[in-house]
Amino acid sequence: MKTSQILISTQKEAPNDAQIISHQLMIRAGLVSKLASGLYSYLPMGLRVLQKVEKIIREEMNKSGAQEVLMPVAQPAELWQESGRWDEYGAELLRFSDRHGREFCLGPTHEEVITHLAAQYLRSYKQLPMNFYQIQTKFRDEIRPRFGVMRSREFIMKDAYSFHLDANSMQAEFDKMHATYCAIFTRLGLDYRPVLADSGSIGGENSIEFHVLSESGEDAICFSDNSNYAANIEKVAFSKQACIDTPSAIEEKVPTKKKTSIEEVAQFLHIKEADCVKTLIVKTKNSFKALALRGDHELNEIKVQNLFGEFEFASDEEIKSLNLKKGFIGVKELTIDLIVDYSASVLCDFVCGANEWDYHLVGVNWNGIEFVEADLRNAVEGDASPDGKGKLVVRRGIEVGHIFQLGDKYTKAMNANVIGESGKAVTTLMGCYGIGVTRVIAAAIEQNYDDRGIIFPASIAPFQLVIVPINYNKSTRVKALADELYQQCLDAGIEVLLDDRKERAGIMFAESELLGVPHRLVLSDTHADNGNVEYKARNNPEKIEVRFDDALSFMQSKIR
RNA sequence: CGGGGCGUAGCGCAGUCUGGUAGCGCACCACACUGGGGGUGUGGUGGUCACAGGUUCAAAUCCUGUCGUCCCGACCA
Repeated sequence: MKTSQILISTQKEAPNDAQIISHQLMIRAGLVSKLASGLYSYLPMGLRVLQKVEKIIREEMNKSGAQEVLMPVAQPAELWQESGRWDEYGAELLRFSDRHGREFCLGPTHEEVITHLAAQYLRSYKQLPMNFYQIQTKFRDEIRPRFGVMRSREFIMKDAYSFHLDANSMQAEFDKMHATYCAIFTRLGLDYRPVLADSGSIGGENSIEFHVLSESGEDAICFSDNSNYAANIEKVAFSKQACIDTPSAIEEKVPTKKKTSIEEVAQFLHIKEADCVKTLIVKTKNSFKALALRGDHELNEIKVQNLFGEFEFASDEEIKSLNLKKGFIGVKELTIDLIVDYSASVLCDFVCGANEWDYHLVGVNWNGIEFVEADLRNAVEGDASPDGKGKLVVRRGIEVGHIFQLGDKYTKAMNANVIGESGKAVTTLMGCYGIGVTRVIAAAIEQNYDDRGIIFPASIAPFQLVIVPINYNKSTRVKALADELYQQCLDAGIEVLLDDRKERAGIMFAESELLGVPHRLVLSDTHADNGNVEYKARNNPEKIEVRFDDALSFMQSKIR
């Protein structure tokens, strides 16, 4: 293609609302255009990238034996009522009525529709297992869309759903999808990790997320430095530890005027935050609970939720009504249940609030205090790996894929049965497997850029090669060479972009680099004289001269 | 939904405090020069100052309300 035939709309400055690199670069390179909060148009250059990602996913899914289908975006409320999610899903589900007053929603996911299809068309165990997938637009009315296409309201997802007669078959497909996802993300050129995950509200036991490693990721993920263990931070489970130290101090009340945070108290008393215990008050469905953590640890809200169900932090007024002094709450003489994190319950001679304004207790020990122990905290760098091998390293990740074993959650509710070998109806089991297609693009950019712009992995770049002729419109010799080379590349099936505009060299260089085209050939009058062309790779500052006659085979060797 | 910020040309911003002709840079158009790293010059195009009320002789500027948008927290591919 020639640049004069495709919309190229680059900007030097990114809009103010683009906060992260991928968003800024996607706007600056003219890949996407914002229509409204969380809604983006894909411009021609961006669509090329999107279609390349889709192609790779489609090829690997097909290779795995999955079958492509396409389901509607608009879905009738009855299906969601049948599964129970019409009431459960909340405001993220965009609902609307048609002209007859019938209720619908825009599909945020498609378990209901596919299960309905399975109930209709899967009749016999002999048909199983089967895996259906689609690449399609989803709509989730996110509370806070952000980061461009990373968290948008309308986005494209590859979602797959498999149906099975038994758990072994479901597990086998899960493993197959695991391998397929690895193949996909490898082909996409991403540095990714599969990690253990909490399956959240979707349900099921076994769940693995695929994360692209990036500082801008919204999730924290933990790895062992000495084994294959990897998990989302919210999933890292700790068990009860053995006590190492023995109590030796005598408890004492010390004045800590206005030192309300752990950091201030630790500094003031010249002790480590890890030698303090902080006490948080939460409100569960029908009672208040005090949660005690080591000073340097953070509460894991998912773990709390798994213990007590929905909860929220107590308000200042509620804390006051419990006769507690915010900033100076301790673990002694509490009138509500006390739950102590495993790593706090093994502390000796620690510091905590005195339940009295401007006082803390030092040299506190647990004997005589009534409490239960639980796993309440997030992992931190340096924790022992739960598999017993090595220590945990914490990194940021962008979730680009997630695979689940749903079991019979939907198939039971929606009566997706087959006739089994025995002649009786059997509820099928279900797996589900998602990839955020549009998010993959943003993630790829987060991982591959420099101060000049995007450095696309070759597999998803909008073009493989750009030919930059200098003085194309003035030098007939340059034009002839450039046109010849361009035609050779086209004939050889290379996705080549010829910059035929009447622009200065600097602009052509800057734009192709911003766009992240992996390979570049430059032609000038000098080259017309010496029979060479100049080659440069986007990810390497080195420029090399190649014989014009060898240019095509040289490029073929680079691109294959 | 709670807390905070911002809405002036396609993008980045000044002007708002202290009311008095709507401005700058980039981009875009024309011409000339230039021609291997977003070049230079001259001349242009483009704005109901988010919207609606109010105060005033006069409102981008002051007041009230609404909407949009972004950031920080709880959900997710």
